[in-house]
Order: sequence, then C-alpha cells, then structure tokens
Amino acid sequence: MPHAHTHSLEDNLSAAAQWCAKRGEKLTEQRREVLALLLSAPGSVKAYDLLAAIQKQKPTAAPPTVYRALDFLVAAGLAHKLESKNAFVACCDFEHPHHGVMLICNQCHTVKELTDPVLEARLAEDAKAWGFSVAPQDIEVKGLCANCRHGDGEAQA
Amino acid sequence: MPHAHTHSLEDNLSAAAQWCAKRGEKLTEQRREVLALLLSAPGSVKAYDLLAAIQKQKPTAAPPTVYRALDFLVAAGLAHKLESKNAFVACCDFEHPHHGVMLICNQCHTVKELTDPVLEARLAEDAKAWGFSVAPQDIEVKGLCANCRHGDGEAQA
DNA sequence: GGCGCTGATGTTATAACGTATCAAACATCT
DNA sequence: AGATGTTTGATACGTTATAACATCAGCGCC
Repeated sequence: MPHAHTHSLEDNLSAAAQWCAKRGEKLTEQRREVLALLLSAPGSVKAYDLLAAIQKQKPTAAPPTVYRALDFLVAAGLAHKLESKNAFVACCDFEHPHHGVMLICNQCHTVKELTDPVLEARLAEDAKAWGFSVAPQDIEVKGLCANCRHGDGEAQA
Repeated sequence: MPHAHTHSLEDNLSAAAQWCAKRGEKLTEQRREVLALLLSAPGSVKAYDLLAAIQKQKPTAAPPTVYRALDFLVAAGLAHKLESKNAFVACCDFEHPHHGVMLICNQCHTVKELTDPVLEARLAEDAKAWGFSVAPQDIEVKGLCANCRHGDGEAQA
C-alpha cells in the first residue's frame, strides 16, 4: 500500500529542497516559505493571501515576491496552479511528476489529485478525432468533497 | 450528417432571441451586441476587448456593461467562459444545453466544443471513488488545433 | 394618468489578480 | 578581484472583475 503522506512539514520541506537540488535549483528562503504556507493550508490558497502572510514577517514583500516564488514552485512541480480559481496548492507527490485530475471542492477548497491513464487516453483520442493535440496539463474538476457532501464541511480556507 | 452551422450571424442572433424568450428572458440590445461580437470572432474574446469594441459605438460603456451581458449569456447557455484564459466564447449549440470538453488552441485561440458521455462517466466514476461528486461544468483542455499543428495557424485573436 | 413593481442600464469607484522594469545583493567560477 | 548568472528589492503599472447606488424603461394595476 502507498505511503500515507504522514510526513511532517519539515520532512516535506527538506524533501523539496533535495528535489530542487537534484534539478540544479535552489529552494531559497522565500520559496521555502511560500511552499510551507501551501503545505500548511487545508486547501488551495490565493496569491494575495500568501502575500499577506509573508508580509507579517517581512512587511516589504510585494506581489512579485510571491508570484516569483509561485512560478518557481509550479515549474519545479512542487505546486499546482488552479486556473479556474486563481489559486495555488502544494503538489501531493512532487517526486513523481504528473498531470492529472484535480478534484476541487467548491465548499472547503480542498483539492484531491488523481491520475487516470484511461481518462487521459480517452481525452486524447477524442481530441485527435478533430485533429487537436492535447498539451500536458491538469484537468480541473469542481464539485463537493466527501466531507462537504455529508454536511460537516465547515468553510475552511 | 449533422447540420454544418452555416447559419448567418443574423440567423444565430434571432435564434438566440427566441431561445431567451422561451426562457422568459430578453436578448436586449446590449446582450445582443456582445453575443454578436462573440459569434463574429474567430476564437475566444476577452471582456475588455469586447468593452473596447462596444465603446466605439457607445463611448460611455463601462466594465459592468459588458460583464453583465456576459453573465447573462453564460447563464442562458449562449456563451461559455474559459476560466483558464479569462475569456469568453459563443456556444456552438445553445439549443442543446451541455457541458462538455472545450478544446482550446493555445495558438489561434479557437475553441472546439465536444461532448463525450463515456469520458464524463469515467470522470464521475473516478471522483466517486474518493467520495467526490462532480458538478456540471466544462472541462477545459489546451493544445494545438489541426490548423496550427500544420503550420498555417497564423495568430488571430 | 399616475403608482409601484421589476428588470435593465448608467456611473463611479474600487477590489482582486498579475507583470514590467530596473537596480541592488548575492553566489559561483576562474 | 573581476566576470557572470541568479535571486531579490522596490516602484509602478496593466489587466480582470465587482460593489454600490442612482436612474430608467416597461408593465400591470387601479
């Protein structure tokens, strides 16, 4: 059975740092801080909320501060951008780069990542019928997560 | 074989007006104008580009003018919002309300709508395995359309 | 023929999201 | 030390979207 992602925040951050190092890049302090915020959040987080959090420790931080960190994290596979919500979420399994399906809860904003090769193949096939070639990307799907469906889904982030 | 959507702009607009009437709503002049712009564009269009076009005839138009029209058109099924691009596109077949797959060309910005019940079923099934219930929505998929793949895809809109 | 209701529009202002630009700091290599 | 490349700081700006409130047009009604 797969490991249960019980890593502590620190474990995740050092694994991320190693992952960057392997790619010849650095998880600098700012990037680390943004990633820590994403990992700590229960769901997705908006860029300006990250900015506000960072400004508590570093009042001079400006939008480019956080957008640069986010761009880096997304490029490194450490985070995903949810285009349909203008929000960001830590990647649950950056060691295995993937594009898949993001199940986004409309109520609590949590995100479940999954991959389904059958689904992807079907999509590519449908597209091919129109001569369209699909680029690698995440598919964003909105709905209600199990918790929120059962009525105990208090709004979180 | 299916009809080839060779309708003229006027045909489309009057069909849309009837569609609205059937729903107890009105395709007012502003809404009609925005829809006409969407129908005439080769691909998706940004809200502020629509605004600029409208301002040529009516210089007092402001952002709410166009956003209100767009909200109406989307709610009525006459247009789709492409969330991943912050752009809008006319619906190709509003008489048959649907949510499906939008194949968005990264180069020429054209959009091909399609539906695939098998794909949707598979997606719903995947989600269900996690207790997640999928809401009706369009799936946005980016890539390259047939034209642009073959090198004759000059940038359009 | 005026009254009140409703939906649509006008108008101003502002919120929310994101980028360009250029300079300064820092690291790394030789 | 000096050259080079990357990261950060800081200001300003561009883009996308909505809040809030006033006004207007149509329509049923008495």
